Formats: sequence, structure tokens, C-alpha cells
Amino acid sequence: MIVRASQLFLPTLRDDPADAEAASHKLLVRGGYVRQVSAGLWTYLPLGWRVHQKVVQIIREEMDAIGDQEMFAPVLTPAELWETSGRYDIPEVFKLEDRSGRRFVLPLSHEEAFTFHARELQSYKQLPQAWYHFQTKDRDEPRPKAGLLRVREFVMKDAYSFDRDEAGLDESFQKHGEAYARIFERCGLVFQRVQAESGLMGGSESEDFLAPAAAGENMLVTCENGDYAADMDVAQGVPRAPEFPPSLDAPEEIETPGANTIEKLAELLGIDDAATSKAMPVVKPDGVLVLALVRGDDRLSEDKMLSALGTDFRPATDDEIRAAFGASGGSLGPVGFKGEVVADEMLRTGQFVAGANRDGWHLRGVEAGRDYEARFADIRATKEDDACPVCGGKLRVHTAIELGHIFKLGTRYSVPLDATFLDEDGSEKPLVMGSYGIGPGRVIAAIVEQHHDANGIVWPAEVAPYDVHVVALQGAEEIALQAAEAYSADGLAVLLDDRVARPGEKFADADLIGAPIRITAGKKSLEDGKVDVRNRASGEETRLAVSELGKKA
RNA sequence: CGGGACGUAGCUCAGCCUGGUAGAGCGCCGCCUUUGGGAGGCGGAAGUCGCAGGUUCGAAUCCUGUCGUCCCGACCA
Repeated sequence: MIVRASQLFLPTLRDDPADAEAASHKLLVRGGYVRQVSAGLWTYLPLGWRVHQKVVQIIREEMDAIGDQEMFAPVLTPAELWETSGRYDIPEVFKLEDRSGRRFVLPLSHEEAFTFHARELQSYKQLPQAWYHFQTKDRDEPRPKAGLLRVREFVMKDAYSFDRDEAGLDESFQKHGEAYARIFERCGLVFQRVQAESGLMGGSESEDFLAPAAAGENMLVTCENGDYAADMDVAQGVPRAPEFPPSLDAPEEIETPGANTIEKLAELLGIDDAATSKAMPVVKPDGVLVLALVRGDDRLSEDKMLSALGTDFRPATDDEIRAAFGASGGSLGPVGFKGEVVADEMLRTGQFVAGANRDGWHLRGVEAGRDYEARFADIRATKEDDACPVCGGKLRVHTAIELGHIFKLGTRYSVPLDATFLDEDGSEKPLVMGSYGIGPGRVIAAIVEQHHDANGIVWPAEVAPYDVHVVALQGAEEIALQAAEAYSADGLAVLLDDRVARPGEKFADADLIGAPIRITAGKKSLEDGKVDVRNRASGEETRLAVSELGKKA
């Protein structure tokens, strides 16, 4: 196939768009791949849609390879299904009505619709089943960002598996995880498969596929030795051991004027900040105040705290703090606090400096169990330079893009939507479900984040919009066309730049667009019948006769 | 939803502080010249300065409101 640039809607831009910061955002807009319609709403222009279709095709092939069946469910979904599943009141759900007032939602994923169809599964003999589709998802995101990375409407490949039991689900889950790894490998991505936070809506277990990238929204923790990777929200790094001062038989009050941060406190007392504790009062939805306690050099992980409490929470207000402790933030501690204390595991042993619940005073020698009672849980956030829980190596933290997420849903949807089957023993059981999602648009953004240079995009071969970009310089149009035809005859997609433009402009656009191979036909070609073949990624260039071109070159 | 920034030509921006005939570069159209890394010349088209009020003889400029976009945070099946 040969496409002529002179006929193509390919609006490349010389300048970065003013509102872009992420590399993928800038380059996809500049390269004429996508355009923004409104916040979080994007049109794929011809080149962008070609890349999207390539990613879709890779996903389709790998899903089909594990036996998943492609189908297609509507976007518009009756509200009742969502009320039944309990997801109708999620703030991100777009809601609308038809002319007679019947209510609908625009799904943020299709669990309800697919579970609705799974009601037609009746016997264990039909199981397992796995179905998928590529369909538009709408989400009323509070803050779309970074071009294609977080949008309000996008195509998602979402798959749903239906098994008779947990063992079957484990198998389906594993199969999909392996297919996902193959998909991202074929897309040329560097990624990590990690345990993820299941979230309030999810089931029992979930895993993320994270691609390290400068513009990511997730935090990926990896070991320098490559034997540990986890999402920051659930990572269990091992912090260094504190240098404790000599132990005391009982806590001792000490005046610490102005020391309202851990930094100032450690400096004032001349101690290791890891030998202090930090108190953070939080309030549960029922109004009960709980004291979260972590080591002075640690930060509270809100996700872990959420799991430990089993409920949402918010920071306490200054008034609430004063009422409960008789002191202000900066001098708070667990000793004497009449309420629940959730302390990080790191505070289980040792004596720490803690706030005295008296402004300007602290206690040293505070020991859990002796001086206060606490429920222990892992509530500290893992941080850079923590030790790897597997090998003790150093942990590194990177920003990363969530490429895909696979969930064990269990019976989260089959029970409320009454999707059951008859098992071998004649008993009626709910289907055991998994769900598996990939956003091709986000995959594209991640590829660009990982594959670009100062001049533009450097597409991995399997997802490039065109395999070959032929630059026809003035006078060499005929030989350029021959070169294009040589590749096209081998089944490759060719972009032929036949525009009336100067060489520099064509080269710059070719670099920006990022096809793997660039062919240049110029006046030298008229003399020797050869063209320049340039590798976009390496910059290597060779001269070949037109007769030598094609897949082999 | 909290904090911040920005809305002027297709794009990137200046002008606003200190009110007085709307600007530049790139792009676009025509002609000429040039042609292996975003050339040059001449001529031309193109903006109700986001929108609505207000102040003023006069508002892109000052004030108020509102909408939009981006960034940080919260949120994120």
C-alpha cells in the first residue's frame, strides 16, 4: 500500500502545543496523530488511527490465541443494571435519559453488560468462557491530563472470564496475564507486572502492568537486582534500622520549643529522625478519630491506611485535634490518647521520641505496649533506598503508566446480577468472574514516552503507522515511486512524501512521524539508481539500488 | 472539589503594568528565485482580543462575573 503525503490529512506542527507537557502529548499532536476536541476528548487523525488499529490488532490476536471470543456490546446501558450492581452512584459515571425519561449510563467498563449476557450460561459444561470487545468507555474524570494518558472517553479492550470455581478463575487470570505480557512485548514496551491495589470496587486480587515513563501517574517500585517489583501503593520495602539512643525505664518529658516538624525535632535533640515517631490524626466517616503513627522518617501510605482501617478517612481538622489531644499538630503522640492507635509495624520494637500532647514538649523513650496500646499494621509508604524485601538490594521508585489491569472479580457481579449456572452436583452457583482491561490509547502514549528522541517519535516496527517513509526530493519523483512500489509489493505500508516542499522540511517531518525506515531519493539517485535507506532508531544509512529494496532490506 | 497559571490570526507568542487606529514569527494564497536537514524576495488573505456586565468621552488594556484550557493536590473500576 502506498499513501501519498500530498493527499493525506497530516497536519504536522513546527512548535510544541502550548498546553502540552508530556513528551507523548507533544509529539502525538505535533506529528499529526491526534487532536484535542475538549478536555480529555481526542480525535485520532488518520495516522493516529492507523497506530490505534495496529495496537488493537495485536491485542485481538493475543486474545484470540488464548481462546477468548470477540463480541460487541453497546455503550448506552440501562441504569437498572448499574443500580443492581451497585455502581450507579459512582461519581465518574456519566448518566443520561432518553426522550421518555428512561435512564441510562455511559459505562466506565462493561462488567454489567457482560454479566447480563452471562445469565444465558446455564451449565458447568459450557464453562469456562471468556469474552471481550473493543468498545468506548466514558468516565467523568475530575482531571483529564497529559494528552492520551488520562482521558474522559476512550476505546478499551475489556475481557471477562466466567469460571465454575476459584481454581478455574486462577487459571483464566493467569492465561490473561500471560497474553498481556505478550501484547506489551509486541508493542515494544518495557513493563513490569505487579500486584496492584484492588480498589473499593474490585474483587479479591488484581495485577497491574506498569510501563516506566517520565509522564506516568503510578509509582513503580523495583529492586536494583530485578527480583522485586510492586506498585508503590502496596510495596513492602524494608526501611533502614534506626540508631536508637540509650533506653529509658519510662518516658521522659523534654521541652522542644518550636520543634513542630520531625526535621527540627531530630536536629534539636541530636538524634536519628528514624528514632522518632510521627502522629497523624484521621477521622473516619462515622466521626471517630483515629491516630495513625509512623516512624519519623516515613510517610503514611493512604492506601495502606485505607486497607488497615477498612474505611475511608480524612485528616482531622485543627479544632478536632485540639479537642482530642489538648495540643496542636507538631506535638502529638500516642501516650495518653484515649482512642484507637494504628501504628506502623516499624514501631513495634524500640524506643521512640513522640509528641507529649502538650505544645512545645515531646516524650523520649516511648515504647509500644509499655507506654501505649496500638494495633499494628503496615501503613508506611515505601520509599527510595528502602531495602528489597526479597534480596535486600536497594529499591528504586519510578513514575509509570498503567497499561493494563487484570482483576479477579470473583462473584462481585454475578451474585447481584444473578448470573448462575448448574454445577455437576446439580447445585446452582454464581459464575466466578475475572476482568481484564487494556486501553490502546494509553498504550500508544506509553510507547511514545518510551520511544522518542529530540527529533520525534521512534516507532517500534509492529505499531508504526507506516513501515517505510519515502522522501521524494525534487527531480527524483519517479525513482521515489519505484522505491515505494518495491516495498508495497512486499506487503509493507509506505508513506510517500510527494509534497512540493524543501528537503529539510521533509526530513524533519519524517523524523517527527517516526516510521522505522526512511528512504530518500534525490538527484544522486538519478545518476546511480540508488536511494538512501536510513534506520530511524539507529540513524544508520546505506545506499541501495531500487532493485534491492523490499522486505529483505 | 482546594491551590496556581493562562485565554489576542490556523500555530507559537508580544502588546495589558501606565486606557487612545490590533502586532510579530511561522503557516496559508499568488508571482519570482532556490532545492540533500524546517531558504530568500515581492504582493496578499486572515483576529467582534473567550463570553457577559461595569467604569470611562474612549477598554485587548481597569473592575466584577462567567465559561474554557493547562499544571499541582484530592479523586482515579
